Amino acid sequence: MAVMGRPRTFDRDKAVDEALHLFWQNGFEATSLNQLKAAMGGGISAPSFYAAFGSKEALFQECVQRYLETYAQVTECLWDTDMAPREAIETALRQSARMQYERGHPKGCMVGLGVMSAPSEEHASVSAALTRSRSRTRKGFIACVQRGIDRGELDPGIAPEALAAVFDAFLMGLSVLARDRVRLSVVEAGISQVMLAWDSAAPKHRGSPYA
Amino acid sequence: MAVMGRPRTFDRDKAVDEALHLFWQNGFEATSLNQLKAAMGGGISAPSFYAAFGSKEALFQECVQRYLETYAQVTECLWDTDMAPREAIETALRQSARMQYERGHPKGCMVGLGVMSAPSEEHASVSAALTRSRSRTRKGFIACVQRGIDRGELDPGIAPEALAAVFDAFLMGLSVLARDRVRLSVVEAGISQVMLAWDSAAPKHRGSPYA
DNA sequence: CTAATAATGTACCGGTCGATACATAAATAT
DNA sequence: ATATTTATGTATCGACCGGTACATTATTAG
Repeated sequence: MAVMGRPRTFDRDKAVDEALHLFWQNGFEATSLNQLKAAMGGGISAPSFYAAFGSKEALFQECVQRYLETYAQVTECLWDTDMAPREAIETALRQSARMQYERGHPKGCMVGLGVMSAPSEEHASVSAALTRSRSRTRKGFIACVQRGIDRGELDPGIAPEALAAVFDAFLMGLSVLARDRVRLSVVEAGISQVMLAWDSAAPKHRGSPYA
Repeated sequence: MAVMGRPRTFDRDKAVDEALHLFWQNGFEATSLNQLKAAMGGGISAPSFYAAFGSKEALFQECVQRYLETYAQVTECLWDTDMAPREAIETALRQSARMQYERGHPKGCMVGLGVMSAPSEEHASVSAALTRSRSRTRKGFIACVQRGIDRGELDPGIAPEALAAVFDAFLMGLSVLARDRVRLSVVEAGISQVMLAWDSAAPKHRGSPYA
């Protein structure tokens, strides 16, 4: 049943998507109210905007939330313990790369690119959710490496955060490559190459004379 | 001999450095004239600013130029053909990582973080120099991998851009890790790990029974 | 019907943005 | 000493920033 009051003349859900695209493309500060209003259902007024979203920052948080629930799910496999850890990492990288290059939305990853959305410490609240997401993905890489060690696929002598940092930094860097129009095929071939860092961290052969 | 006219009351050279720090920290758009003016020699007026630098964008370009001539030199070893290509890449990564974590200036790499300084295609001129620098470093990585192949250190079957993309994306991602306060020691251990991707791309053993 | 609720359109708020006009002050050139 | 050159201080420009006041319109609740 519909609620009381005059009905909205634009699709709020679609409006959030359009706002998400603008924030994704330009960042929080560089996206203006006028841009946001103009992009929503062919243009809405300021009061309509504030009635629907409260404030620019509240809308941004809503967009981040939506991003995390949709596009950012590509890296959720890092937490899937049913998947072999090496496969989880490679899958996360490949799915993220494909997502970042998809047509129909800005290139790159909003979570990674958002590192510049909170310049000073004061405005840290703006991008706190993005920072938290990066931290979580970072822990996901570490957990996969730890699982690899526990399963005997990786040398127990390596530091989990070190190998995880390879995939973490590589993934964060993909956004820059995507924005710079490095071809997806190159990035995908790069993923195959970076996975060799995992393979090189395998334990020494049993009975190796120098182990 | 000094030039004619009333002398400047602030050190223009130091002012560029202070502006560089602000742009590095906040990006082009998020750095305001008031911030820049306030940071220069204890505060200067708007006319003094424009007399000295012309415009905000002109100052930004000057800051980028200075960054490229100083901090960004850490990756110049990629073009040093007297250095073994693997060593050149590892040196570039280690020097850049140390630079990005140095105290006394913002964390991360201005060239990498600047990818968000030009949201739309219209303002591309603002960050064109940064984009060109990334493109140049990218070519440097490719050139090193190509040299590795030519020297027989790498399997000639690999695509140079693919392995180069590993180091390229890794380097670009370091800025995010630095901003996220991932410890330098972790990043440095990560560099050792990512270099294993190079080692894994070595040619098959001569006379290998399965080659 | 009337009351209550909620979104809309018009017009506008104070603040900050980057940038400038204009007169004045401090140096050099002759 | 005077002219020239350049930077300074004060005061301000129009444009845009995020955000609102207020009356109006469209819907539901009773």
